[in-house]
Amino acid sequence: MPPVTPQLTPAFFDRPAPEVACDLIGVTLLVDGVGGVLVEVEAYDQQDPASHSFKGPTPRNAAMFGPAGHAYVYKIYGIHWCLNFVCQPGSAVLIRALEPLHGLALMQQRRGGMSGRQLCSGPGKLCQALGIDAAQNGLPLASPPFSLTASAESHEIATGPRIGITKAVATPWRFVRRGSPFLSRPLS
DNA sequence: AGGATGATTGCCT
DNA sequence: GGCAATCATCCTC
Repeated sequence: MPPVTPQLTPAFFDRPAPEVACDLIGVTLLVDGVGGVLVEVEAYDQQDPASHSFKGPTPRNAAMFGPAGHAYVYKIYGIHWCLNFVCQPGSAVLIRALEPLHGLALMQQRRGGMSGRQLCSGPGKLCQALGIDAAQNGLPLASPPFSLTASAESHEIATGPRIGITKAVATPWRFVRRGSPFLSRPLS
């Protein structure tokens, strides 16, 4: 019998980032067993002025030009880590929020005692809760510590403008699970 | 070599 | 709602 929740393969990610982003909603992400169901992601590609890859490869964004299905992790504002899944060359999906389901106690501890929707409702919070930092940059998503499994359940997906950018602000490449209380912000 | 900036968060008013 | 924190990265001189 095939597994009910198949592990995502590199081929899943070797597609345009917006397609991958849409299909990632509802996927379960675990890092060393800690995580939950993705409810908010954003797509970025090389033709996109808001993307780190827009001006071509640099030391920081090197992973975005590496193989699909690997992690791109960077630090923002000198404080917070952000996790991306690399798709076709120069493109990636930013993981912005998930519904915490596994390893709640450890997430709460890492998040300074916060709980519930405060655990993973934003890219920086999510990385803190899941223990993501530079050590995961460039690692393949198909092997430990990562686990990515598709869900059999369907749900309604909504799109809107991306958060926190100053260029290409109208591009509707934010994908969320409609009605989820675990989003970083309501859909505007 | 120097300066502006950022795919954020949390605290303060 | 407004803004400081905090520093690696990248662009410009």
